[in-house]
Amino acid sequence: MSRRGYARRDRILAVALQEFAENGYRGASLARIAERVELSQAGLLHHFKSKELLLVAVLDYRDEVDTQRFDIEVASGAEMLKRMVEVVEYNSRVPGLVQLFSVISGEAVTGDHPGHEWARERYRRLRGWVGDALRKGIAAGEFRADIDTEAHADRLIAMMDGLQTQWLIDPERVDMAAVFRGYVDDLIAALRP
Amino acid sequence: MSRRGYARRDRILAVALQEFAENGYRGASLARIAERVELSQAGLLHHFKSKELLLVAVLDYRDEVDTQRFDIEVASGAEMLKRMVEVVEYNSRVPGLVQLFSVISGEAVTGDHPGHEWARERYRRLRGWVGDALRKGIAAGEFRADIDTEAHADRLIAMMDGLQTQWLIDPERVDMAAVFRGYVDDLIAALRP
DNA sequence: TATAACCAACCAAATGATAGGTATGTGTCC
DNA sequence: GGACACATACCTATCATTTGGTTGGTTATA
Repeated sequence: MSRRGYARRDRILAVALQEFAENGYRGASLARIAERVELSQAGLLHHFKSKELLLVAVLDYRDEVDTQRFDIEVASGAEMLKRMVEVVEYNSRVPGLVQLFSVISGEAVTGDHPGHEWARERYRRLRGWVGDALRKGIAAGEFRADIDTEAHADRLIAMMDGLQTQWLIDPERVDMAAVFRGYVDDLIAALRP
Repeated sequence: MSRRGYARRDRILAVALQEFAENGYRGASLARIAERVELSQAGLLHHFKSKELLLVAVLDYRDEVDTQRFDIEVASGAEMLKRMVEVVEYNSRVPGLVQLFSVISGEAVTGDHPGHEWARERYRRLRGWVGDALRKGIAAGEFRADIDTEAHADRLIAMMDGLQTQWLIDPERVDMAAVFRGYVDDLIAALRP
């Protein structure tokens, strides 16, 4: 792949991200993406062989960036929780990105959706990370030993996602970051030994 | 409208519900719905003038049924919370219905989606109900008076929605009902005066 | 007699994808 | 450096299919 090719791919990914976020997988159109990249639709398909592959490429790309930003290797359980709050606060400043995951996750509950498997693996990974951090917190004596770490991991992720949906649909009425922060604060207090 | 007409409309609503749940608004096709109702596509559009109107009709219809089942007029705050747990338990037995709301809510974060306004109003209504019940609980002395009822309402709804998404995407790994029950149990304990 | 309940035929627009072409580099051997 | 080979990066044109929606009619029902 040439230097120019890489640049194009990046540009395509950026535009496709917006398009998928705004219209979902089904609602997005290759022609419109191509137009915004100043490329013919066939030219676009030269870089990504199909719409499905393009979506997966976008998701993987975003996942990678976010994973780096999230910086999974945290020292302790409480630190992870605070990191999650920071993520939500950051997200409340970039609606576009949040929308991508919300829209695709919503669509992907359908079995035959190209993002289905991706979403499943992503949730498993997230639950793993959060659960591990909580267990680390127990080991460090930060948290009580009798808590259900897996259930708490499920809840933290569900809370993030659920608040995102409400916030995207009605931004003026829902202060996603503040409400999530409240949840985490209460949780930290409740988990203290 | 004739007797036969009413029956048809009901049948259309039922089939359209499944189709929208399985494919979302954008993914659903009037032709396929019509086929399953054993009707021509033009015949279908005789009953509902457009796809958009059909979606709204389905949503309103389901909303009405669910609202009756949910039985909003509860006596107290704790009772409402327990009622919510029952709803989640019921939902975990009817994936199709849950999927409708998840898929449409996901799609509806997009501003121009025909379900956008519907989703916004629905969330406002839900938040109102749950918030009212919590305030009723305070008035009755069930709950502490210093709690943030609106934030708790947001969280309860977010938790329901978020768990639903995870459960729909990975049913074997997520016990939606149990995890939600755990949340509510902890909450009731935390809210006690 | 009027209205509701259909249907066949049709429409323009958009969809993702393919075929087959032409430039434009890019690397390799002399 | 120059010549050749080859892959990359596109393009136009075309494809079959599907989309939601309309028109104009016929049949049944109230």
